[in-house]
Amino acid sequence: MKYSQLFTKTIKNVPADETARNAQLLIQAGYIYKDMAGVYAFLPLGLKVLENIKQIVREEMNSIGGQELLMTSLQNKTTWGKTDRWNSKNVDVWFKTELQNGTELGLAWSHEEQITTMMNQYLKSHRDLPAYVYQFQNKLRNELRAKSGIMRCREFLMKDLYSYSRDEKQHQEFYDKVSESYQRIFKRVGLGDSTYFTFASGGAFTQFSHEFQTLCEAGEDTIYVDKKKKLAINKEVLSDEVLKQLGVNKADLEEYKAAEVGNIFSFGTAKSEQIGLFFTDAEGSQKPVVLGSYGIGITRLMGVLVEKFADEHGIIWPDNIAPFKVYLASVGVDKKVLEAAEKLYEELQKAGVEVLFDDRDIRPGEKFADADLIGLPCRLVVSEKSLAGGGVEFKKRTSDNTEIISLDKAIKRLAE
RNA sequence: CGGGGAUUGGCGCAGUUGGCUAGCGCGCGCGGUUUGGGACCGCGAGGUCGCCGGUUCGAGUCCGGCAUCCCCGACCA
Repeated sequence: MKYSQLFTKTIKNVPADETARNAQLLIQAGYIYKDMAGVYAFLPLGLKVLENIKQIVREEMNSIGGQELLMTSLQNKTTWGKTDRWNSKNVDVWFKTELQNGTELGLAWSHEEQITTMMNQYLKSHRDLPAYVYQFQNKLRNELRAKSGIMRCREFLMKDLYSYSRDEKQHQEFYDKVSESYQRIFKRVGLGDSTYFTFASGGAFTQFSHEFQTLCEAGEDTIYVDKKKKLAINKEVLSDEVLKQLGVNKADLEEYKAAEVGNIFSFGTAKSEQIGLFFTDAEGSQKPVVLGSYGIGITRLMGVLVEKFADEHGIIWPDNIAPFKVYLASVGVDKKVLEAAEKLYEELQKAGVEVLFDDRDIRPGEKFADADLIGLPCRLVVSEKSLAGGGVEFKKRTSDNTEIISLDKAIKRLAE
């Protein structure tokens, strides 16, 4: 992509009503646009980031047997009535609307009931189980207070996976698999070292649920981390009894602020019974399906990445997440320079490297400032100076060092 | 939902005890000089001052109501 073709541009004056670091940087650099409190549009750069995150999640979900589908945002009232969760006293984040004939509808804040009701049509026999389905879907939640930029929105993108198992044993095996796949995901997006498997409150069916909490000052949760055991306990369930049960010493715990980037839940069979999701087992008797639910907040994850990886100049994307791998800038107006830059741009693309080519006729300082702000992992600069030195200047976003390397070497290095 | 703060061109802000053509910076357009860390000069476009009502000869400025945004708290499978 040539920068001159990109419709967004960076801005110097950030909207004053944004104090969250993630939103400030993302707006300033042209990744997102704020429409209302807690409602953000994702612009070309931002969408590429989301897609990169989604692709990693998708690969991991597929690798454990998940099948992707897409549910709807309009939901019928009846489905939620079965579990008494249409009632706004039980679920206070509903957006509700109605058809022109007066029929009430809900806007999807979750899809548990909807997808489980649908499964009643497909999961009839023990031969149909287990089944694992997931989606990337916008969730609409009437939060009392949106905050922290894209970390707590009224409309946000979530990956939600649902498991349907014959019995507890089959369920637990998958539950553990998801847990492992989540560890891989957070590692791949660059958060492996700061994300902890965390014990949190369970609900009606289990004592605990499990969260994946990333250490982050902008997060809303407080967790207690045992770094040796590589686990954490959410403040909401911390007690002497729980410590004893988990075999954790109070002295080994450190308190941190953290952001919940993922969670996994066991539902048991109660919801199946309410909704009427039964299967026929090998002996011919009716049994309720065992449910599990597994979420990752994709947009929140993006916000956490910005919060964690940024400096005073701008964003610093992890390699796997960046919208482009390379920021290529030409410096000066010399014809040879422009031609060399253009050629390098073409060849990098041929080699399969995603490049943002800053071909604008502006001063170098502005290009460098934008390169830092946008936060791509590598910067290449073609100038009279670099050509005289035998090639192109190479710099990593995370380092202040630059080196001049030949054009061929640059292509080779980046194509790896 | 409780408390606090805010709302003036696209963005950031100033605007005195109410006073006549509402300013500045960034950005934008045109012309020129520049070109390795957000350059400079000149000219120019762009605003019913969040909305509704009131007080007044006169309201961006005072009063009342509403809306929106931000922060703190509460809430948060």
